[in-house]
Amino acid sequence: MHSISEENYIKAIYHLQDGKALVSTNEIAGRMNTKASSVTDMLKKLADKNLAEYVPYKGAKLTDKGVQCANQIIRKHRLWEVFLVEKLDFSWDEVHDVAEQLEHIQSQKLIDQLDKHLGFPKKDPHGDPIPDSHGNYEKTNKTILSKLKKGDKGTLIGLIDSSKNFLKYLDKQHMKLGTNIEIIEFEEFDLSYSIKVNESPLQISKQIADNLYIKLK
Amino acid sequence: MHSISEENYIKAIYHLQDGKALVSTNEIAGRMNTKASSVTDMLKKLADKNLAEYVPYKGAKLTDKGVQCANQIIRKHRLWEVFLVEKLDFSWDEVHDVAEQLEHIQSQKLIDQLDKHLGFPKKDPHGDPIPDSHGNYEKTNKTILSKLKKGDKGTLIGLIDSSKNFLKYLDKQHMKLGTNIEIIEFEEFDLSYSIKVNESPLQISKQIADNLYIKLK
DNA sequence: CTTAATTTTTAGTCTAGCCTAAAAATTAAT
DNA sequence: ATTAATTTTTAGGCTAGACTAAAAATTAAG
Ligand SMILES: [Mn+2]
Ligand SMILES: [Mn+2]
Ligand SMILES: [Mn+2]
Ligand SMILES: [Mn+2]
Repeated sequence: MHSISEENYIKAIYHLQDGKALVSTNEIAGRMNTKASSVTDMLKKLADKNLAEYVPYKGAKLTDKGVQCANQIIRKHRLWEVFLVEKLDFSWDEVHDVAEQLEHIQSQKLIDQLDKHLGFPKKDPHGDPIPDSHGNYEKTNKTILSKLKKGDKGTLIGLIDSSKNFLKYLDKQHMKLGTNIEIIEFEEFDLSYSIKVNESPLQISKQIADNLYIKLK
Repeated sequence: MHSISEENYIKAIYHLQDGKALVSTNEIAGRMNTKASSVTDMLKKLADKNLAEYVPYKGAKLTDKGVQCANQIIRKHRLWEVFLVEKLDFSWDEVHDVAEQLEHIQSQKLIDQLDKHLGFPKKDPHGDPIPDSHGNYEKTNKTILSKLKKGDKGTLIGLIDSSKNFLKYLDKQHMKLGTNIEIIEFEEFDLSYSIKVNESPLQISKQIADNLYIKLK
């Protein structure tokens, strides 16, 4: 159907276009580690295939067909991540690169059966929602930790940054999805937080607080 | 490491070079549905990478490194086939095309863990042996059915042709791996056989008999 | 409003992998 | 041993997807 390269561009545009009307050429190039000229070429191709709307010098956005396609790729990526963690004992910081390959395998039956085999999971190992075969997914109420106030309590339910280093940091601090979090103190000076992670105290910087999604109790 | 295309050529040469000193350009082209000129190009590339030995106008064979590589691809192919059948309820005639894609996924941990998850299977769904991570595999004693004589008894243990149509034929005749087979009669005229498949009688043509491996009791 | 900085596109190259058509080498047949 | 048929290689082209460098458009600054 679509080449691996096309799929990767679709995915990139999908993730960058968050509310935004158009995603710029440079943004795409930045995320994909390619040059702007390569992006221009591909945007024309995606527009030809009716996967993206491309406005020269302004940027691009996915068409409905493009969004649909993105959702299926993301569905596959996240289902494979669940598989790797649940069935093959990968840790959550090891799955992404392999899922980047597996998400391009073409077989409807494969992904349907994988979904069933995993018990139709709704979230991937990083707390991100898994679209169903129609592209629909559950939106959970969640707040970025750095928006919380002293005394707020909740559970860790998702991450903004899912990089290997951040995931390893969370492991080290015994934070995982579902962990109870309580805001003890906020430090105006450096915007850091004193929190409780399952009853034990921890200091976290603004950068950490900006990347944790909390579901309030 | 190696491109998908290179891997496919390596696999083709491996399967064609069975005892033969050299595999010809045309044989490879035939198996891969490409043209001879494309094969020549690739043979030079494989020779440069020390994966094949290439003798112009004569043909090619894999080097030890090439054989090692082929074994790993075949290992992955067959493990994925087992996964699809055992865990995702694919039938044995549905797995090959998906495995052709999955065999190119690059991750040592993935394949090690998959192997473990499947309980270190020794055979794939078509009775073919699964190489271990060193490229070693069990060679089973087996005889082509068309070599058997009246009265011989055994079990179906493998197939030469594993095409979808042949597999569906076997399903229809209730033959699967492990099925008991007995030679009742051999017809000189058309080289056909009367056999018993788990006690029930069946007529099979020479073409069928030439593609079934039997392990004698 | 004009100039400067930035972004984006165009033009031209490159490589991998494929192809066709022609040339060369090998093998088979007189 | 020639000649004919077959196989294989070479030569040249094509496409996808990347790149660099230059040109053009947009945006920001003065
Ligand atoms: Mn991921
Ligand atoms: Mn994820
Ligand atoms: Mn197969
Ligand atoms: Mn098989």
